[in-house]
Amino acid sequence: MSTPHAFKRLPRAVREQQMLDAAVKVFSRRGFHAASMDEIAEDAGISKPMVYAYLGTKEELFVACLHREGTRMMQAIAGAAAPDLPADERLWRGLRAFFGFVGAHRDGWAVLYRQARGEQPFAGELAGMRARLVEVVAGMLDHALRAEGREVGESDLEVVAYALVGATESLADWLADHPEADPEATATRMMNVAWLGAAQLLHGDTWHPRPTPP
Amino acid sequence: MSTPHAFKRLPRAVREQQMLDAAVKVFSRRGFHAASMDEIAEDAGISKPMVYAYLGTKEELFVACLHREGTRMMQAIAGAAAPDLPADERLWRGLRAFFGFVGAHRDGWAVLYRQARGEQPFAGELAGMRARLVEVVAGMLDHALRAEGREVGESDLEVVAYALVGATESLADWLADHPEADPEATATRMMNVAWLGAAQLLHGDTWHPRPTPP
DNA sequence: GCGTAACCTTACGGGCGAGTAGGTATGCTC
DNA sequence: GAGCATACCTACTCGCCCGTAAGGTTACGC
Repeated sequence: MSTPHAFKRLPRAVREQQMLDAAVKVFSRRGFHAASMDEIAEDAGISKPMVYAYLGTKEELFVACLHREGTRMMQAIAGAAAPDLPADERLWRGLRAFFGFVGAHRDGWAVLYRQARGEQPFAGELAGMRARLVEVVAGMLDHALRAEGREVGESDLEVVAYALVGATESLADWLADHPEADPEATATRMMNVAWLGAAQLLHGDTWHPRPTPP
Repeated sequence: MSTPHAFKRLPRAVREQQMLDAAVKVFSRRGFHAASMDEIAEDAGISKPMVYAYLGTKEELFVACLHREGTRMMQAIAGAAAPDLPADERLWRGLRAFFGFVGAHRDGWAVLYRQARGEQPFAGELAGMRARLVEVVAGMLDHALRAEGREVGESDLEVVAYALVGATESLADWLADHPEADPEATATRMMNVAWLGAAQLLHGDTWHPRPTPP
């Protein structure tokens, strides 16, 4: 025959990464259910049974994607925001790393943020990662607060941290859909909103509703 | 026969609402693909062909859910935030209405926010609603800015508005998972973050990164 | 050179669920 | 109380796609 197989044989570790790359790409575009294992295999340049042999069922494959992308993201953030820096600097570096990651791994982000959300088995997995992130942010706020001699209820802190994380994720999502946008600039904007808002809170300023007649 | 049919015959308009109720409930728990038309029909106390007769295919049914819940939400917000109020009061009433809606329609919110996000045909639909909301918030910010004699680039404004909407949605999502939480209190917290942060921005304060050696 | 193990394929089973065909009951109108 | 439209059902078809069985091919040790 002329061309028995144009494809080279590759070691397992390499193939696995190729498969995960393809899976992330397809899952991000189609979502978990609409994605077909055939399409993922084809996109990886391999046939379907190999995917099952290496990464297991569709669900396990999705979880593997979730883990890889989640770990990458967490490491990018943790590596940038050293714990011994002042609070604003720490926040800033964390944000920059985060937006940098999203800008560079747009479909990885889409899998994490858009696809894993609604589907029952994965939502919990994701919520865990999210919770760790919120915890870290809340810890930063708490640290800054104590340094100023103030103290805030734990649940209050958590909710504010939640809002900040949500705002950040939302901007990240916007970034993922706007390839022309600059991650660095987006991070700066987020930092403005977050830090100025937080600074006010740190000083004890509070907005409260004026009583209105129904 | 003893009990030929325990179910009453009902006019179309009523059944349609029951079906939509059931659909929202099932879609919110399972997601679009994992939800089965049989389950929706059963939950609505009706048989499958009726759903097809009244609301069309699965996709059309989902869009109908999206429209009903989206319209309800938008109306709740628009009805509360009259345009002739001062900016902070307007924002406050809008937020209160929004969190009230989410608290009262938790699974409607889940369909909008968690399920419609990733699936290709619906993401656009949702993005439109979102964009309208961002537009309104950006308009409010702009209005307040001009009143203080300041002016900000349109894209800057939009991004800040995006962050605020994202933070709000994120807190709403938190609320949807915490039945014990109080919508009103959550709205107040969000208002604190948003308004204090915004007030700083209005006064022209800006955070900017200090140059750091790599 | 020859076995063995890892890599890789084509080709199929089987289930689940979207959508439909065709028929039955109920109420409303005159 | 006949006619007709609308509400409603049981029971099916059919395609898609997950997951696998069984076999072919390349590298590598000895």
